[in-house]
Amino acid sequence: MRLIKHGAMTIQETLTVKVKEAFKSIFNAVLPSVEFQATRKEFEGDITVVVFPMLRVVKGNPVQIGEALGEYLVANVEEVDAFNVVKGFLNIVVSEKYYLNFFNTVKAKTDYGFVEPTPGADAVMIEYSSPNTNKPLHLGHVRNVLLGYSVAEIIKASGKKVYKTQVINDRGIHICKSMLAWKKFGNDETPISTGLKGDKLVGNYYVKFDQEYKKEIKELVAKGLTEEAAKNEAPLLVEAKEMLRKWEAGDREVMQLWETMNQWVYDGFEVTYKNIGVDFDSYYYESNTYLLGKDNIVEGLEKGVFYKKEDGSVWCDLSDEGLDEKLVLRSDGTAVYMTQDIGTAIQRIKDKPDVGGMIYTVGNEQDYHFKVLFLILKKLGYAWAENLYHLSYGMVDLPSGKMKSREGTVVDADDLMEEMIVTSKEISEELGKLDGYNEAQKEEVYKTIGLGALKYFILKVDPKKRILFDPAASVDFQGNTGPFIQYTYARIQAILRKADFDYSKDVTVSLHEKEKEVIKQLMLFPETIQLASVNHSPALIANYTYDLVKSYNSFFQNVSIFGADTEEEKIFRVQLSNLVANVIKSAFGLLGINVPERM
RNA sequence: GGGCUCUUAGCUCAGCUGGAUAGAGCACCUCCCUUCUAAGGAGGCGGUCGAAGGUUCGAAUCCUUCAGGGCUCACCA
Repeated sequence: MRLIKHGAMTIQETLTVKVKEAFKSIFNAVLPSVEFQATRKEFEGDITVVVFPMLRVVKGNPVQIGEALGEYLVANVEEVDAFNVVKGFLNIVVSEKYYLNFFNTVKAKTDYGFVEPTPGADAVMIEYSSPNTNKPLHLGHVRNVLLGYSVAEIIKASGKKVYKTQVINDRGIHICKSMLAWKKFGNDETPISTGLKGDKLVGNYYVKFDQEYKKEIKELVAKGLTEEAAKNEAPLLVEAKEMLRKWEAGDREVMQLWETMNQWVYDGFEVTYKNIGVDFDSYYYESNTYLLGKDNIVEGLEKGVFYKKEDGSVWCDLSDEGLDEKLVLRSDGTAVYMTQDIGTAIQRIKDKPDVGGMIYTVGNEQDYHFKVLFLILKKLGYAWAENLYHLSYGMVDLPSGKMKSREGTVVDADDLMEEMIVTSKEISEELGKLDGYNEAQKEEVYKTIGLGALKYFILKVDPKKRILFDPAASVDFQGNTGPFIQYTYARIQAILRKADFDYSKDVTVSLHEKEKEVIKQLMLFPETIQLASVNHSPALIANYTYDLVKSYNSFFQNVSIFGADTEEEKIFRVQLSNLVANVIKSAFGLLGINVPERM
């Protein structure tokens, strides 16, 4: 159960000390720990002490023990007003003053819940996106990028310095395929001549290559070759391989084409990233890093971490860890994927010496790879290797099954965002609440809502679970969704616009049940950030925000803010609304979601 | 076959260190817009938490076995 917690000394911590003290004085026994949970709604009280575990220390009737502890707490703890015992649960009623004190200390903070970075503390490097430069970004990248960006923001909010980076897969046979297809069939098309986004243009030629390649295979098979042989001998593939060799040899013409086409792709990606709202502090290009790691292999050999087989290949034996042996260098001395990742990790620490840990946002199909990579880095003896985390996430599946780029069953990131924006526009226009806005302002709101829906939809789900994404049914705008939460924010803004009086002063009011619920929920925000940070889970933030909004709406719908009984109450309700809005804004900021002033 | 992982209401998902009668939204049914934005609120319907054992005062949660889905076990990246 989540607990009420804020500031230096929380009610929970206070109670822990006092319950132990009570235990000592009543039973003359030492209680090692106290278990808490939030009191269930159907019982009176705010926080509950579970008596059962105490039976291990002192034998007796849990109800009687609870009663005795309760009486002690009411008599000796200022914040405890009353108590009741149900079975083995000691429900404690916390004083209103405690809630009001809390509220008054945080109500004006716009950075409530955020922790200032500690100077000199280790930074975290987080890698996400990491696309290939032969095709546009798709739905899978969207999940990756949203997760990576959000986790970076969450860690930042929890008090650590963060570097956002990505590895760009800019070399290899797949790139050569696009290049070759463009060269052969492209008629010198450019993004400017076609009006296409650069990544789209290049992606089209990747598809084109595959089509032509398949044609060639068919012809060869018709001539009597086996399927296998045809795949290997098709002229296009042979030529693509030749192109890769030329690239590796630094052939000027090939390099020039490569640079040109990659630049088109980068320009296209930038547009997409900007629309999604994510950014990076640094970029690693595989064309620069693919030769890294070989030195580290030599070093590992000397340390005895690796061993060489007769054919010259180098391996790491992980059988002690319950895994197989893993190749780290080919017999011809060339690097494999693992070699490169070892080298890149080490390089990053050289580039940013204050980094004490790294997070890799990569799909769960690479779980094994990262397990092995982290183990090897530990074996090599790097201190930071203890703080590596694979932010592994499940696939995004479509109702039709898996996305396959070559079969054209991918959901394009740009198209998807556009669709979401169009949908939000339709709904918005129907509701007609943006009448005072000009076209540009309206478009901005549609974008905020459409992207909010998409981002929230993806981020509210536990990263490690697969997501079934139905583009036809699209994403909801009602219930546990981004727009629902944005809507609450927008409504509060309407209240704040109307509240043209000074509502900054502290007031003393008697809390209504619903208001207390909202305050309790607000108290959980700092803890939720910390929890989300250690669990690398934006879903915790998303679901927290939803709970907050639910409890606020329940309050909001049942009371009139400006029609409150007293002036003090009116002020308090505006203050409460204001803080809720601030927390929504902060929380959504951690998810990379904007909030609209109106919608 | 080995390893990892997932399975909670018709659908999409919460459920944090084991705790009280397992929670939301969508869908379906009832109500609530002359009051600060109804993209909202109040309520109803709906679950033997994949199955079976075990540990425990107490299990959706921990352990074992099994079933079903996914991923992975390349001198590919």
